[in-house]
Amino acid sequence: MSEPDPKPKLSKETLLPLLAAHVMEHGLGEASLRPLAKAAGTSDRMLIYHFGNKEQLIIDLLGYIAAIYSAALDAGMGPERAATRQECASRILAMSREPMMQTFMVLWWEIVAGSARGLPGYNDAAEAMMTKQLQWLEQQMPADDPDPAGGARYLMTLLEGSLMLGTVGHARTAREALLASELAGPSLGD
Amino acid sequence: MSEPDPKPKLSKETLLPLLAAHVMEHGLGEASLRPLAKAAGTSDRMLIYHFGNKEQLIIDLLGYIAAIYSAALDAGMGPERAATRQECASRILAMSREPMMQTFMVLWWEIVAGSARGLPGYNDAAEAMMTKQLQWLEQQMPADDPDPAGGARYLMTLLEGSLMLGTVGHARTAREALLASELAGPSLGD
DNA sequence: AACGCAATGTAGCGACTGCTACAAGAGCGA
DNA sequence: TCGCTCTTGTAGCAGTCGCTACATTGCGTT
Repeated sequence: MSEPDPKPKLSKETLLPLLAAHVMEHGLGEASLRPLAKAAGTSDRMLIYHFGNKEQLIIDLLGYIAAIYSAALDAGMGPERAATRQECASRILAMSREPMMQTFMVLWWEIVAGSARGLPGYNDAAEAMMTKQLQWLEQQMPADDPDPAGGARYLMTLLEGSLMLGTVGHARTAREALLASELAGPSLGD
Repeated sequence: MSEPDPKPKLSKETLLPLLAAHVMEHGLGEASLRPLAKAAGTSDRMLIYHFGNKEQLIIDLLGYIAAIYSAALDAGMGPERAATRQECASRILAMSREPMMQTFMVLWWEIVAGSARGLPGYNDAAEAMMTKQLQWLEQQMPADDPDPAGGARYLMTLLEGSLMLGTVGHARTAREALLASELAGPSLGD
């Protein structure tokens, strides 16, 4: 924990990472200007100055979060495809168990909720992240898979259902569902 | 739209339905005492009086919402079981397309988000609703199904993933995933 | 040096937040 | 009738919200 950068030339680009870090930890619902500003080492006054208003700030922030999510998927992409659909499922489940992804999942459901409510920016971000995840999954599918695109869609749907059930206290339900789908071996954690 | 009941003996029991109606329409995130009170025909003063504080009000409200969700599932239960897993999936998808369920889904994702964040009451409500839905699904499974419990878990996981993708703008992804799972016929809407 | 403009600090506005102090009415038992 | 408790209304408090008016700083251009 060092001092928050003395004078790093305030701008959207320098602010967004700090804002995103705060939102990852504290959530979008309780994100008000003054705490956000404090986390970024500025004042609410400057956030409004750089983003225009809070709505635009949230929109930009969601776009940024979608971008870093995409980059994280790219970084986490194994050099070679999975050998089987099971292995493919295992890979993404392994990723989702990492602490950073756990933190992200908490934020993710807020984005889904905002998207369902029609809040500006939320749906764009959610759709972009799901599109990216779908592409990622498709590239991870076995080379000899008869239908990589369809398999990726099926896999993603099942996994997203699993993740939701997991966060809601039905991890056992989700785990057994994956076992029944024959997409996961018996080595699944929760 | 008639006058909001002149003097209907204020109590938790009479308040909760009115509060729930307001929350169904406007969401949980923006639910503050004064608008809630207005929707129930009272004052914030009385909400605090009857529920103690806002946190307890939300907890009670979530419990009430879980109860009416459960009752709605019971009411929507066909008299006989489905003939096939496909039909079982079709039934629940048909239910989820009804306007009331659409409204409910928007609220549902807020509950999931709150549960992920650890807000008091949210996880209990979400878990209860998923448990109920699982029971409902299991009772709807074909009588000759080799594994009704496992099938219900699998079906629910896949359907919840579908619903999430649908609200996020990936209805096509979800639809094609269901087709690939051979759990749904070609007559699926979105 | 003088100007001009972008960036920033200070202070505050009006609206809203959850919640509370205080008092008054209503019904009820003694 | 007297008190007592339950319920309700009125008013307001301290805090936070998004946002803005105004002044100041600093730096590049002329």
